[in-house]
Amino acid sequence: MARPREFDETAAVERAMHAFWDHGYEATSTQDLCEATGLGRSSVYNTFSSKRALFRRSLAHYSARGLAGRKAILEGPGTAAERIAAMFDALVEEELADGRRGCLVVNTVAELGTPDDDIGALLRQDTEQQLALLAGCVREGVLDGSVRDGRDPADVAEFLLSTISGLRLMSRRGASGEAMHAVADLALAAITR
Amino acid sequence: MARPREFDETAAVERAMHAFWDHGYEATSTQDLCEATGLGRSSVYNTFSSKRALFRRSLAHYSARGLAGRKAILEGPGTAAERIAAMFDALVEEELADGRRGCLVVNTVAELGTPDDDIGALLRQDTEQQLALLAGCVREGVLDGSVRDGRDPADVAEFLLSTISGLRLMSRRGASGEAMHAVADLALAAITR
DNA sequence: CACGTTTTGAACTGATCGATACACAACATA
DNA sequence: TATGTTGTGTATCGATCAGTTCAAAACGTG
Repeated sequence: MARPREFDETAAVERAMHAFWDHGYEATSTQDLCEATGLGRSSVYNTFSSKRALFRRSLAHYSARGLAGRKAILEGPGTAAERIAAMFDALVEEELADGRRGCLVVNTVAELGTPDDDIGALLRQDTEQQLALLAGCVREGVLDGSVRDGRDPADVAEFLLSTISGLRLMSRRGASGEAMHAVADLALAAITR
Repeated sequence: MARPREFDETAAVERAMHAFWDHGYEATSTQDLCEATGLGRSSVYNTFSSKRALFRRSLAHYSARGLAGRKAILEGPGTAAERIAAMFDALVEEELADGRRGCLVVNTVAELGTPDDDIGALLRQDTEQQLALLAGCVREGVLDGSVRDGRDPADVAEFLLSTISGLRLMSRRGASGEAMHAVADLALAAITR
């Protein structure tokens, strides 16, 4: 019983996410967010309360999106090692295609650390979910024989996530696709037999 | 034949560097820099011209400092593998002792990308020097038998630098010392025989 | 001691920051 | 069609941003 929205809220979050992703949290002004989303200031504040709250929504959207994509690969067909290799390939190809933006979570951790608020909680949660996903795949790899045994799967997962972060940073600093593939290949060789 | 400075320029750069290191480029205001250095606005602008120029000085100072420390370890005694292990150990201990600030270069790449100016040039230069240092050590390791042969030393150097960046991010997001040591150990095992 | 040069402190610049106020427009319901 | 509720556009808020101005202070040199 009131005036309806003229815009799609999820689409607005998606556009805001890209603005934050490209320029970082601090360097993205509320004016930038208005232009990116196509909304007026009133609509932005009426819908999302504050810049930080919109960032929180953007981060949550990014996290869910990324986890779903990674889960689709890591729980797909093939041996665990093949799936991990496919994950690395997808990461490199995505970076080369999308303009070397890196990872919003990685960029945010580097810029803000892990603040003691809802943003920090979101960053920690994303990390834990990524680690759980990777550790599960590693355990499957030990069972199917494609991943070397003898290490704690949680440690191997940390190693893989560290490599993923390293690759995102390599991309952001402009490293070549060959160099990134070489790094991924070395990391893969380290955990397979 | 004029009034002398009341402060040490290098010490001011060092304090400014810590301010940028802790809070990032955008989130560090000129007021913050005045308070961190203990200088007035006039002195800051008279000496360093602009916030960005002071950041450039801070980054150059950090880069030189870091490269010298790493060079001391990687060109020290022991086999190449032992020196690389010592480098990882030093990194982890430094992070645990210094409050998980990560690496200023890594943080800057994540926040600003690699801009097409003197800051970007500094970031690229630091990366190239780190890679050259690591690649040299890897080549020595192949000769002394402590590092596995069969890979391009430049690729192995990229892998090591990627791991270093990954560890810096792990630290910044609050990972445990054990997890960081486990990642370093896995990376080391990947390149040694 | 007086002069020339530089540093320093404080006040201040226009611009932009994140956020708000408020009138009006647009709809669902009665 | 009248009413109540919510969305939107414009103007604006005080605060803070990076950076400047300028006069007084502090020295080395003559």
